[in-house]
Amino acid sequence: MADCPPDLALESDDLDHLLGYQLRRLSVAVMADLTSVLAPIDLRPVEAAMLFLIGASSGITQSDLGRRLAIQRPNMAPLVGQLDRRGLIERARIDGRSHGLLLSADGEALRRKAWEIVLDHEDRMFSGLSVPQRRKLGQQVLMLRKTLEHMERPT
Amino acid sequence: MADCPPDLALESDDLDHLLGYQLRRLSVAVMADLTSVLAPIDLRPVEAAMLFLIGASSGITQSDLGRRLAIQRPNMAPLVGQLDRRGLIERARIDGRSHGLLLSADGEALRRKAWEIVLDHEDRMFSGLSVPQRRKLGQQVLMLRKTLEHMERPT
DNA sequence: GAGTTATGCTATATCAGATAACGATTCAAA
DNA sequence: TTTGAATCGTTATCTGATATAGCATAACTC
Repeated sequence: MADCPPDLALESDDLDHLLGYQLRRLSVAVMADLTSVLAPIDLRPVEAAMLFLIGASSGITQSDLGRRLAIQRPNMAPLVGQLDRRGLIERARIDGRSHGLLLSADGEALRRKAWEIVLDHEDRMFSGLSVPQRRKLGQQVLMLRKTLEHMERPT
Repeated sequence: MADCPPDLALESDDLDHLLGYQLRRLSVAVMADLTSVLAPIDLRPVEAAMLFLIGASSGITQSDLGRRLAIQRPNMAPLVGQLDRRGLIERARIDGRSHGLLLSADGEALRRKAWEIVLDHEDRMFSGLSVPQRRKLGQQVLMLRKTLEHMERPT
């Protein structure tokens, strides 16, 4: 790694020192927990994220929502359709081709429940860190992600 | 992404404050990059990880390898089979039911190439952080992951 | 020796994500 | 104002990672 002797690069192949790998394993574990704590209110993490964003940006377009969540249009259709069928959101016509998404009363109620659950979940997940440590970690991760996502593919 | 409207790129919402979500997005971006830089030597991240571990633990059992990588037995079969068919590894009979995995000469050579690529990749991915910051981040992530994985299923 | 457990494996299911293409609509430039 | 490009929502389909069930063999435990 960064701190190992440069000429001995080939012996230190311990996955524990590969930050990218550890990051992935951690995120998988966190997602698994989130999935299970959201299951009781019958929401998957994606759906919860959608409720959060729609709640924060009422009237957001389906495509914009997809862009924010890095979900492609074709994959959005069934997701939005599902929330709609459950009566959690409503679609308000904007123009001939798009409509804005709004939370219904039920949707808003569920959004709040989900938000509580997620906050509690986060608290458990990162209880190994102090609050300042969490904030710093969050900043670093956000910064790294934005840098990376901006470097690569122009969607 | 790079060329999307700035208001969309710079806006921040609650999702930005959810560490778990950010972690996942970052890990997705990192994996995408890793996948693309490993493609030229015709390796997927999993396969590279397998070469690394086999290289570091010659003779490791297929099941043990799976456990280290959190890959289940049924999913290991095609993975190992593929590496074997490419002549990158050899299977040495241990007892009637299991055999140890070893790198062939080709496998060892490819392992080294892959390792160089991965080191370079990591360096690019986390160039936004100083070396001490990376080390600290690595420690925290490793600690969080081990705690989490130990809480849930005791494999 | 009998019962339990482990290994490697096949076949199959599930689920996220990606791609291609279409009709309808809007926008923009000639 | 017309026409070509771009956008929206959508269907259908493909991929690839991961999960489940079950099997034959072999190894441990008592």
